[in-house]
Amino acid sequence: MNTYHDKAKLLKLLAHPMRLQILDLVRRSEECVCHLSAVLDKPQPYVSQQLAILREAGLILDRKEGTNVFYGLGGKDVANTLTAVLGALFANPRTDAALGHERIAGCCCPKCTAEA
Amino acid sequence: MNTYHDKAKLLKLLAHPMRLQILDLVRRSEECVCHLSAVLDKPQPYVSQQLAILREAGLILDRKEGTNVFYGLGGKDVANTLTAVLGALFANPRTDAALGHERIAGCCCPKCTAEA
DNA sequence: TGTTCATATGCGAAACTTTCTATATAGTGA
DNA sequence: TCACTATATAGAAAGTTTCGCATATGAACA
Repeated sequence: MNTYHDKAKLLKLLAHPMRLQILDLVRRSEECVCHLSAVLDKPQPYVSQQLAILREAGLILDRKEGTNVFYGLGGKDVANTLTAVLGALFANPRTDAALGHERIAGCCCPKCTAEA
Repeated sequence: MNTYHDKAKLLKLLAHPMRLQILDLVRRSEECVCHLSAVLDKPQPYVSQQLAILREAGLILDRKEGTNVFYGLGGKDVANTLTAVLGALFANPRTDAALGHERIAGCCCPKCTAEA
């Protein structure tokens, strides 16, 4: 359904700085929990909790790989919604944040510790 | 500034069924408080409160005309943001709600009582 | 000036959200 | 099997939002 109620519900999920940044990160490239925790500078349980909220709403998907769990966008429609919302919000295209995974010093996640 | 924090703040204003519907109504045509109260089927003080929230954020503008106050969108950028957000949300173009002012039986606002 | 009508404001209780800390689970390798 | 690491969940305190009701303001007009 396309009621205002449903749409407000979806917007509510996006109306949170950390969740917004998480979505903006995972739409660039799949990231594991410990990497997001390092980038956002927030305790891991906190990040897992926000991820659970987004996951239960279908906005992101989890993929287990060994002990790591990588999160990526939930689908094309989610990507489109995000483009519309973030695009409309970040009016000036952001040149500061490179597209794709950014290595974080001190992050022990597979992508950050992989050899160049 | 274009921080996630600021953007979440804006999204929070939109993440509310009544506010969303109010914005969708006033972007079609300027409406007075009593009309919105009738359309939304909510008490006038409640509607005024939501309007105050949107007004203080600059999303809508008020224009006094006698004892009535008409509300309209705050500007081009607000209209664009709304188009992006509502457009992205209401994927199927809504043919049910006509563009422009809709007369409400029992509403005593100038637009509803005007002669055809 | 007093009344009426349209709108705004103030305040408070309930419901919800945020975010912390502690703890649980589950995969991996010794 | 045990310990270790990555992630998930639970529960609770603090903060915020929602929405109802009572009341205030302010324009218009008799």
